[in-house]
Amino acid sequence: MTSASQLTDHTGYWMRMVSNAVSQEFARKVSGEDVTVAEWAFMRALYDLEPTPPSVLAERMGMTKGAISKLAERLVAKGLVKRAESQQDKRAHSLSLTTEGRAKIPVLASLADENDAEFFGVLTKEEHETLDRILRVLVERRGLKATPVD
Amino acid sequence: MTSASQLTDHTGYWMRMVSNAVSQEFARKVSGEDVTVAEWAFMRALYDLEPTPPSVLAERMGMTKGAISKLAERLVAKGLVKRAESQQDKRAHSLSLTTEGRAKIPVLASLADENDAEFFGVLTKEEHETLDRILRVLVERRGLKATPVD
DNA sequence: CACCGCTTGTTGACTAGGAAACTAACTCAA
DNA sequence: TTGAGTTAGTTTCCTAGTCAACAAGCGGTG
Repeated sequence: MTSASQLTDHTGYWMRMVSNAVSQEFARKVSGEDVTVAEWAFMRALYDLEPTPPSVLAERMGMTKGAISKLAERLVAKGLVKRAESQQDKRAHSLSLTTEGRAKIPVLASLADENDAEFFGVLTKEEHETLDRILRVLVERRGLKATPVD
Repeated sequence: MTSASQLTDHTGYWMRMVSNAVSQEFARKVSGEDVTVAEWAFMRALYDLEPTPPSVLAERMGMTKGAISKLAERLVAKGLVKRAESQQDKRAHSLSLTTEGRAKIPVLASLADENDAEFFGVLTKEEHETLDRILRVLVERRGLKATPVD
C-alpha cells in the first residue's frame, strides 16, 4: 500500500464537489431576487413552521444559534421576516415571514425548481430518483437533523 | 398552484445537507492532524500534480486564485508545502509537497477512508456504489472542473 | 524598442458562519 | 423569596472564502 487512496475514491469528495456546484449555480439564480441561498433556506423553513423560535430553526437548518441570530437579523433588515415577543417568556421570541417575505416564496421556489431541473437534468429520470432516494436514506439513517415536515 | 414546491423536494437541498454533514465529520477527524478539510484537498491534489502552479490547483479545486494563494501560504507556513520560482516566467512559481507534507498524505488518506466508510456505512454496498456512480456521472456530464487524474 | 494588453499571483475589503463568552430571564428547591 | 442552575438569544472574535484592485512581468505589434 504505497499508493495513497485516491482523494477521488471518496464519496465525500464527490458530494462536496457536486454540492458546491449546485449551490453556486443556485446562488447565481437567486441573487437577482436579492436573496442568498442561506436566506432562501431560512425563509423556506420558516414557511412551514411559522411562527417559530430561532432555536427550532437552528436545529432544523443544522446551524448554530449564533448564525441563525445573524441570518434572522439580515432578513428582518430586508423586511422579509418579522419578530414577535413572546408573552410567556421574555427571553424568547418567534419569527414569521412578512407579507413581502411570503410573497417571495413561490418566486424563489420556482427558481429552485428550475435550478434542480437544470442541474440534475443530465441524469436520467431514474438516476435522479435514485439519487434522491439515497440522499434521503442517508439523512434518515444518520439522523441528520433537518428532517422535513412530513 | 397555491402551495410552494417543497424545499425538501429539491435534490440540491439534500445534497447540501449531506455534504455539510460529511465535511463536518471529516473536519473533526483531521483536526487532530492540525489540518483542515481544504488543506487536505489541496495537499491531495498537489500529490498528483506536483510540481504545479497555483493557477492549476485553483482550477482543479474550483476555488478562486485568491483563496488558493492564501491556502498555499498557510500550508507553506506549516511546512507542508514549498514554492519554487519559475525560471522562464518570473511572475510564476510552482508548488510541491515538502517531505513532511508528503508523509502526512497516507495518514490523512486513511482518515478519509475511515470517514467515508463510517458515514456511508449506513448504506448497503449497492446503494453506496450507486451513489458514487451517479455523482461521478454528474461531475462528468456537467463538466465540473475538479476532474481527477485518471 | 517602446508601449499596450494580457496573465500570474497577492492583497485588502467584505461576507458568512462557528465557538464561546455573555446577558437576561426563567425554574425550582430550600 | 432568593439564590443556583439552566435556557434563549446576542455578541465578539476568529477562520475561510469571494471579489475586485493591484503590481509585476510577459509578449506581440507599430
